[in-house]
Amino acid sequence: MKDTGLHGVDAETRMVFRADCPSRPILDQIADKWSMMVMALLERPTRFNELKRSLEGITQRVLTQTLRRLERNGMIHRTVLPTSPVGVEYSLTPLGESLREPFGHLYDWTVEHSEEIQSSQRAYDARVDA
Amino acid sequence: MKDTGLHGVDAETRMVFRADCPSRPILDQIADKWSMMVMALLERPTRFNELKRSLEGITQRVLTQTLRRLERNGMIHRTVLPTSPVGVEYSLTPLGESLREPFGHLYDWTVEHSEEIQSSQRAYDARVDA
DNA sequence: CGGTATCCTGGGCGATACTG
DNA sequence: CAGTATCGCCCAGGATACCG
Repeated sequence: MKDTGLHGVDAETRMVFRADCPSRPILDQIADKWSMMVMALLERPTRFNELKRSLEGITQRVLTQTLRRLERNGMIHRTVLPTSPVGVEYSLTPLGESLREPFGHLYDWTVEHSEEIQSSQRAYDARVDA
Repeated sequence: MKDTGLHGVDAETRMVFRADCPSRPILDQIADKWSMMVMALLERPTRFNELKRSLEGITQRVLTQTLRRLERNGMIHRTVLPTSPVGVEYSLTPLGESLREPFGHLYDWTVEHSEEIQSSQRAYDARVDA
C-alpha cells in the first residue's frame, strides 16, 4: 500500500482522499500550526502559562481549545497539581510521543527550507504585481 | 540544536516559537489538511479537475486558493497545456518533492493510529457527557 | 476545462470580565 | 494559576453566476 511513502496508488484506480479515508478526520484534528507547536514544546511536562508564554501570539482561549482537542485525541495528558493556587501540567502520552517523530521531521524540513520558500514567495509576488 | 528531532532546548532558556521563528510562517502556509492532501496526490502531474474529484468535499474556490498558495511557496508548478479547451496540469517542484517525505511519515502515522485516536475520542466524550 | 467575480452567512477568534 | 463566560466582529468559505 505504501509506495513512495504517501498514500498508495493501485494498479487502475487512484487512491483518493474520500470522506471515509481514515486520515481525513485525523488531519482535520492535528494538522494545524498551534497543535504542532504545542506538541513540539511538550518535550517535558509543562504548565499552562509556560506554554502560553512560549507561543507568542496565541490567546488563552485558543490555547485552551488546542489543549482540549489534543487531550481528546489522546495526544496529551492533563494533570492537576495539588498546589495552591492550583497548577496544571500537560505532558505527552505514549501516542503523543509517537507523533513527535513525524512532526519533528516536518519541523526540521521547515527550518531547512525557509530561505528557499521565502525566495519563491518573493519571485511569485513580483510576477503577480507586475 | 536538534535533540529529539524537534526544536532544541538549550541549557537555561527554552527555545520557543517566537514570532520570528522561521518555522512559524511556514507552518501557517503548509500545515493544513488540504495542502497535505494535494501534495499527497501529486505523485504524478495531475489536472485541476482530477484533483477536485479526488478531494471529496473541497470546493473549486478553496482548491484554487490551496493550489495558488502551494505555487507561491514553490511547492508545485502550474503548466498550461496547449489543448482546446485549455488544460492545466499541476506537478511537484523539487522543493515540493522534498516535502513529500515528511508529509508521508505524518500520513502513515495517521493511518497507523486512527483506531487508537478514535477510541480515545470516545473515552473522552463519555467522560465529558457524564 | 479551469478558472474569476460577487454575494452572503456562520462560526472562529479576539477582547474582556469573572471564578474556584 | 488556569481556566470558563459572554459579546461582537470579521472573514474564510459556500453558493452561484459568468468567462476565455
